[in-house]
Amino acid sequence: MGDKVFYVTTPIYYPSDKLHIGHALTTTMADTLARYKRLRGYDVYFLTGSDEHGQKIQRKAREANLEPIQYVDRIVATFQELWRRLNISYNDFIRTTEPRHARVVQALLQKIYDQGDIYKSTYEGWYCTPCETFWTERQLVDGNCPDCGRPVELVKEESYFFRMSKYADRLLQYIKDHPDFIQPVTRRNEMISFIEGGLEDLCISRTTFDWGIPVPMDPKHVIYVWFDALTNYISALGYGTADDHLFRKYWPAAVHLVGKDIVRFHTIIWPIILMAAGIDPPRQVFGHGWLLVDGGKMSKSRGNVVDPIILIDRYGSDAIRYFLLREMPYGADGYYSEDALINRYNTDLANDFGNLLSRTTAMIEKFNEGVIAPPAAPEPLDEELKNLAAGIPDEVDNALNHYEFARALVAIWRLVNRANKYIEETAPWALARDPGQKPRLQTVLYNLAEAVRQATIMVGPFMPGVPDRVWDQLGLKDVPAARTWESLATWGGVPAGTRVRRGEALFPRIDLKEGEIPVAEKATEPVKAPEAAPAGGAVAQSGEEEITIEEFARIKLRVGLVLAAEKVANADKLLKLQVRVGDEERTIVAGIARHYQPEELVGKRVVIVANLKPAKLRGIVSQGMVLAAVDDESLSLVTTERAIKDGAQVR
RNA sequence: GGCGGUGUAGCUCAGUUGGUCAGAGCAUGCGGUUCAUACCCGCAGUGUCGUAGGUUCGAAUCCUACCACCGCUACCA
Repeated sequence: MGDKVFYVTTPIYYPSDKLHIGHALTTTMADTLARYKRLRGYDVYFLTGSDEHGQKIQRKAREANLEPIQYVDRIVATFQELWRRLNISYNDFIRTTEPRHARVVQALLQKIYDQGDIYKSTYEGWYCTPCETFWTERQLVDGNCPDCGRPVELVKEESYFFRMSKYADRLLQYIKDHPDFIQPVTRRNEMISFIEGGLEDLCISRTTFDWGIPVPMDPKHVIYVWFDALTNYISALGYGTADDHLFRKYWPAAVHLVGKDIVRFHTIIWPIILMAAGIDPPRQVFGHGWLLVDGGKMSKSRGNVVDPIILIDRYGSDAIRYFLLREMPYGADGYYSEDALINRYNTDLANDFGNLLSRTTAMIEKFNEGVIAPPAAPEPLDEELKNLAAGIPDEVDNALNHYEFARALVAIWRLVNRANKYIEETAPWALARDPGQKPRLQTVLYNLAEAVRQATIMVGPFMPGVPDRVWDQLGLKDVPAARTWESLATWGGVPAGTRVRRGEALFPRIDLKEGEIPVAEKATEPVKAPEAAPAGGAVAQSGEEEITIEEFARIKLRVGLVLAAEKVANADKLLKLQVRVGDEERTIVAGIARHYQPEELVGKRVVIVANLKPAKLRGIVSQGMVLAAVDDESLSLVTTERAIKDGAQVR
């Protein structure tokens, strides 16, 4: 294991719109890790990028009257601008439209195809173009995309499939053998149970659009999203090319940082692609929670998108980074609000940290002509401060190695707060009145400068704009030895005789004046419930919503005669029925196997919903639904009280 | 339906193997201080630790049931 290399990635973002603060979260986490590891002497490679193919981009470009590449060029430029503003220190920015990426994707696919793990078949599914996602019948909400609520299209086409199922057992074993592979553990457990439920082969090509990388052996197909996108993590390293030194040096990745919504793709699809290609999987995948706004996930359709550029303009990138990293609980969702941001800013950054620097430099200037004098023999209070400081670096290290950014910051702030308290306890202004206390005064001032120095070093990876401003004021700009992580090991990194120069406030307090509460791009229209609230949303006495007779009439109920019934293979609860409804015969799948034997059903008249949209259950298309009364433990089919011809309406 | 998680002060959350575990930060109130960015320091609270049982000498911490919310997932048509 190359212990001193560290390869960290963010997902590659989709350039159909501007990025929001949620994207900034992942990238800021990755940047903080990258900076931290560099500080610790690691050879770090930090990759981010953009995932630029797909039907949605193609459409958006057409709407904008642009070629797709022109369209994404523009948006990707805004990505890069955001990362510049956020001080993101990536080593490379991969774009899936680059030839260097396409080559690798095609070669990888060809290789897997040649060994027989990719085959041609047909795909059918409901597709939401804006979300670039396929849904099963069941997942749809009122026939619309469950994510964005927009209509979906039924897509059926010839496609290439990746034989993922073949590798399910191996992957499961790998996950079980590597408990740290998926973090946090709750995601790991979810993935295990997902795999144990059986993996289906993955559709990896499309013919309905052409904005993508062509399938090498069948160019009328274009490689579909995940195979294309995930491969960025190795295409950026030149995998399989003449110059693959980066790949050999940095792969496997130390960690892929992702949002919890795409953990599955990174821990199932991606490792299997790699397995099939004979490449090691990444060492770790960490899925962080979402930054929720107004209690919900941020999304354009909800109208609660927060634009990070506006926030950076207003508060500075360090403050935004601090908020993101401090406010997210480990592995869980965090909440964004501008109030919370300002509160965090004022209390932690302005009052605690910024003010500590300010009072420290002010006192050194006022009480000691701006010079940091060497300390005299320490007193118990000094030892207390030192001892506390001595334990912080390890805590920070440990927290960061587990992606516990908030915990790391809390640890650093213990030092900041202890230093503020130290000032009260030692009361330098009192010492200054007594010339005989000069050595003591100088010692106290020295210790303060040292505490600020140490905190600043540790804070650097989180807020990269801070150290230089502090070094400037503390007079350590030209003392590199006083700025290393290693220097934290000993108390006394500030050279005696250093001259401070008090400057502007690091984080000026934000005073909220009445009516001046700034709000980032907010929901202009409330999140509307798109259901056509019938009849004013009247509610019947039973507490159930009332509908009109016209609405009820839309449901066609008919009598059906059961001709045959059999159990569905691999299903405990399902029976497959052949039902005659007038002059047509239908196949209906019913979840009644626990309550009825197939034989006893034949000849029964049942009531079915005749105009229900067909759905596929366990591979069988069910053309309708059999009505049954149910309570907690029993189930009874609804039948007709007298014999009546099948096909008869029920109303 | 299955599996998993969460439910602790007004808010956001810590609480290892059951016995100073009833806590932190923010917000609130009072006091102190003046070097500092109306800051900082100290003190003070308020809590049926979701509900109801159980195990135990003793449970926020273990067990059972239930309620609420959340995540993943499915054979509920």
